[in-house]
Amino acid sequence: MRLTTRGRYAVTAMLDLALHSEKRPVSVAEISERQTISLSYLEQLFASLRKAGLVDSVRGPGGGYRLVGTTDLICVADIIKAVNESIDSTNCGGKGDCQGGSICLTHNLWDDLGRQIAGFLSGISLADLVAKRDVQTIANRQVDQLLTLEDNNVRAKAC
Amino acid sequence: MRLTTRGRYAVTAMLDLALHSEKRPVSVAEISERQTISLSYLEQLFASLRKAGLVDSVRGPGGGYRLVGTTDLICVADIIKAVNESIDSTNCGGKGDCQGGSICLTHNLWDDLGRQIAGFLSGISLADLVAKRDVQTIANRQVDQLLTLEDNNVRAKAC
DNA sequence: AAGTACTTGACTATTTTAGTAGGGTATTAG
DNA sequence: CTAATACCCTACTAAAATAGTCAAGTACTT
Repeated sequence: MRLTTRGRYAVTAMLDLALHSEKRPVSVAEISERQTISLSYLEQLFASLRKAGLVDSVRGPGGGYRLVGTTDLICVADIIKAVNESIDSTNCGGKGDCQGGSICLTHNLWDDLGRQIAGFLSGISLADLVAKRDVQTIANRQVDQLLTLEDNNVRAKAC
Repeated sequence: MRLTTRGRYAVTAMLDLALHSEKRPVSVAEISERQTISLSYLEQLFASLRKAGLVDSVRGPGGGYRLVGTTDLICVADIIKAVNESIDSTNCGGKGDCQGGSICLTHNLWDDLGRQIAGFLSGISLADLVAKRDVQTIANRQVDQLLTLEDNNVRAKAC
């Protein structure tokens, strides 16, 4: 399988959404600040997430993205699949033509590994992550950091 | 984690070694032919495998590589670690400085995933793989293909 | 009406991967 | 002894993937 910052950022962004979208939709700019992820890069990821039907968007002032459905229905595997194509671990993409049209010596091993990972990531929902204490601690820290940052900016402008 | 052909080739080569090193050491050229992997590329992988102490080498005619220890003592995780650095899935390499010195929102998730994969791959030894029926079937096919190939070459030369 | 925020597509620098090339050096069969 | 065999090592390179930028839109709401 292919786990890059692309997939990691997507899960992080979705978790941010789950943590902050109680009342209003969350703008990409907010997520970009809180999670320190490039804004334009996030936009690309959300385009994929929207295509996959995991989020929907509200345009105009006060708009942003919202999760489709409740947090217990969206699992980590879905998010990674949405932006990363597949969790497959074989070289041949599961087709089994790894060695000149036939199966290679280790094909089934990688196939098993893929299933294992998929099973693990399918068993974890956004609700599970939100419920974790460390996630909440980190989320609070991120909000605090942002507030003091804005505070400093206001003071800087006042000078 | 980072699973590329590098790691896959290494496991395939080690399995080939396990299957064919009953009497003599196995040369890289043999493995290259049987598994259709570039010879020079294989040599690089074996340099890493040797450094990790998974194989030792016999030089000169009739030489080649041999496994160090029995097949039940070498697991897939060891082989991948030997050529691929780590099975870690976090972006920060497990250091926990993913977001400006602090931990990022999803760090622990990737950490858990890494442990999961490491556990799975540590539980599979070369002996386990050799014992599988499909592996033996594929190995036989590979030997047959090579024999008919050599046969054709001999005939071609005779013409 | 105007600003906010999403949408789209093209473009680029960097890194990693996979593989090549070409020179060695040690060993041993004959 | 010597020539063939097979390991050993370093540097290089083409291609792909990744991460991110830039710019010009369009839709919507206050």
